[in-house]
Amino acid sequence: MGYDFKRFEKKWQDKWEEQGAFHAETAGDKPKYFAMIEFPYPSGAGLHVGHPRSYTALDIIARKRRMEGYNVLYPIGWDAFGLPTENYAIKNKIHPKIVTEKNIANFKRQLKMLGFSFDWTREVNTTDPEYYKWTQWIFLKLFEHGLAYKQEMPINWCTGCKVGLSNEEVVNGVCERCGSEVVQRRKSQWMLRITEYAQRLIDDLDDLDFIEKVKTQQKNWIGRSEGAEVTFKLSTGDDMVVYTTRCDTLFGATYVVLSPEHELVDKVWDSIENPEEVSAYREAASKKSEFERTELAKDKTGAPLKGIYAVNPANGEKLPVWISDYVLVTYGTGAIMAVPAHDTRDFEFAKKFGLPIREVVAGGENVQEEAYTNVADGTLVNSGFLTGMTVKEAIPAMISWLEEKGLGKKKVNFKLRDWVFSRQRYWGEPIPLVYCEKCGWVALPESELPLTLPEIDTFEPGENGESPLKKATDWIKTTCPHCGGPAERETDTMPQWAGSSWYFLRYMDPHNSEALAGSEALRYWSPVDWYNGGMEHTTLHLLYSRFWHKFLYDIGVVPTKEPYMKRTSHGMILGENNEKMSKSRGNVVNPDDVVNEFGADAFRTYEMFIGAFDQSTPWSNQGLKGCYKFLERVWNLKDMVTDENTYSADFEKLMHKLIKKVGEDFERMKFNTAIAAMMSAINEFYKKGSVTKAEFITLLTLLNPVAPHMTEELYESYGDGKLLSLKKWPEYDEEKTKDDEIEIVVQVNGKIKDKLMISAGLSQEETKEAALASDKIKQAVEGKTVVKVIAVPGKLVNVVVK
RNA sequence: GCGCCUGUGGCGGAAUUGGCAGACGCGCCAGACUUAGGAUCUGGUGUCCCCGACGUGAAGGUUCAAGUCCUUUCAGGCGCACCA
Repeated sequence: MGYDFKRFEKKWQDKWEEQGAFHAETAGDKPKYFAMIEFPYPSGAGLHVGHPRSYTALDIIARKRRMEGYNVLYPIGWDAFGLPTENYAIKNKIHPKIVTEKNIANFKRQLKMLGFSFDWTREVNTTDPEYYKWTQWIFLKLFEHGLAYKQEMPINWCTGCKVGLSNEEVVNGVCERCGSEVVQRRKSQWMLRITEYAQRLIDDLDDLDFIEKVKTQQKNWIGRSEGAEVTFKLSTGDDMVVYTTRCDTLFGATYVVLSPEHELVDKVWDSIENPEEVSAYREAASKKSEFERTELAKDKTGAPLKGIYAVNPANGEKLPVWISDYVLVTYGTGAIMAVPAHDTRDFEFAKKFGLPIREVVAGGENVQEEAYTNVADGTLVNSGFLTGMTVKEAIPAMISWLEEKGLGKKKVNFKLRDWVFSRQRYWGEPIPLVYCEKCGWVALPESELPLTLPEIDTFEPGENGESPLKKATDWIKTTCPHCGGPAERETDTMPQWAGSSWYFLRYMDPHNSEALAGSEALRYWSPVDWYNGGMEHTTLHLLYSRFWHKFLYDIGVVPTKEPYMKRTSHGMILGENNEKMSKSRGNVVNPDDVVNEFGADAFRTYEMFIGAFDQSTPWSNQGLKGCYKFLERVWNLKDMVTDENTYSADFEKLMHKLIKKVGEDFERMKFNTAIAAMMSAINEFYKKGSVTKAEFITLLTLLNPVAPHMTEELYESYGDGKLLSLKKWPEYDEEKTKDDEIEIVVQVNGKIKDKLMISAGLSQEETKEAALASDKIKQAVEGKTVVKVIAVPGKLVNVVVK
């Protein structure tokens, strides 16, 4: 019978399900292994071919671990709150719950048809009240510990989604999701103090097996910098504190700058001689959108505060005071000392407004022409007691001088801002707090969780961006859990990142009604051993969930300080034209069509063979066919199988090498070369025209994690009625992977002149002798002087002649 | 602007520590089988002035030996982007 995948793919999916083959028990003698992929957002578009790239990769790891005797947890769930569903619901006047259910059903069908070894009994859904009860519970714990606070502050307002965004969601001044312009608005928002964890989020990366790229991106995002705060006395008598990482250049400060929003400007207002000008500048700066601020970054603007000067604490010099929006109110102290000779931004500003430029670090060209910013070498000049020191010596010297005089201190700053946690949207977790005139913000008691979403008719946000929940007036009115008086519920909901910040914990014990997960399950399964997901989540989901997990660790809920031990990332699958797949480009490949035509196994095999796992690569229907053909060749091998239950003399070494290669390559996520090795092996089998039963079964076992259905089907006729998926992973004998005779290359002056078969054990000397005895080499060397002979045993000999 | 990554046949891509460049697959060419082939099997396939030489974006360098290490440079991608 031919390779008719439609006959058996569903059959095996059903068998695995019936036998509970992939159910993970929180018990037993086996070591545990928790493999996890980022759970999908069930969009209306259905599964993208990019999803299975990640899922197949970890399915291979999960299946291999099972065969190696681990108790494996490989779960799946739905990150189902969020804007696309809500927007679809608004447009089509359907409840987002219905839309979500429909989308999940479709995703589930598609994932099941691909034969992943997920434990479907542990499926979670972030929009299920039994799930978000615990999302709310965690929020209440954060609130209780002072890590959630409400603040009126300028937020990133997406004009398209009509919703506040976190800094992480604003990309190039526009909304990450819809691409609409983002403007600044003042709004009262719930905030989470992720900044409190900034240092730990950096430090604890050291012990984790994350790919370097992820570590650096997280570190850069958190943006730690070491510097000093220095106090400048203003002529008004006020203190102006600036933050600098280059306090060594203090003698080169020629002016100081406040951000336009800085409160000190208001404080000294009466002393300003040009209030109209200053006022106009502040007005203009506040109107700039995030987009304008980034796009127009190069052109410096500003206004002087006439009538006011600042005193340089190092030399008593009187310096002009300016305001400019190149100084950010949100970073450091919102005020800087400007050293145009050694900072490019200050240089540009000084040039534009004709402010003096004074060199204090020698080593550059002309600082009147270009700022010299090199920290590595350079000696201080014109700098009082620092003169003659290197930059590296001068920084600590200046800090101790400032600290001694009480004029400044060492200071560490982070770029990371607190997390804007409020969304003025319907399809999210309600924030379980009420506002009481008497008691302020009060937490709901745990017994009232989950606080479910009220049923309302329309889900649009109000024109001014108020939450759709504002319409649920009956729901809003409640009593204060504290004093019993009248109170109102919070109408903002949580961002999509809330539910995904802890879902790995719920997988450990998904049906627990007493806790987010039982402590026994948490102890047993924590942490996630291997987590694969996209690079786009490095500064959002990955950072947020590490923060929540650390908090839960601090309050004794979880047993480990980090959630994920190992993090890898897959590259994107592009369209055949090498562009990102999108409906508008018309280059989308639908997994349903692929499976229908070539089957799940061919789809999985191709996605693993397509290229280096961590690199993006274009889809190719021809390549897919090639993998289908490979599976067909494996299938047709069944007619060449002999009864022998041992490896044949011809293939014994090949089999041991193959087991080693495939196993090692899977671990390194080099799936493409593992599959290539199996292709080579079957090419050999075909050449010989026969294969023993033992050889065939080993091949099927190695291939099973990649193409589980067809290998089960083929194994059925040789097996003992048990599933191949639960068999033992084959072992190899290191000795038997070594060849007795090996080919070495003989070069003369680096050019290959001959290839020799010699026995593997030869020493360096013996290898040399064998090489020099070759006729071809004798010929090539004739009439020349042998200067040197280099021999690498087992590899090559290079004869150097003159 | 800063940081990181990638450049290898017609194409996707191989090449632990510097040690046979182009594994494996696609495509292409030829042969076998066939009424037929967009099926299957077998063989071939980097380039050229083809018993030899040249070849890993470009130019230098280190080395007996460089896709791999160093310097400069070009192209593409990703991240951050006035963070003092």
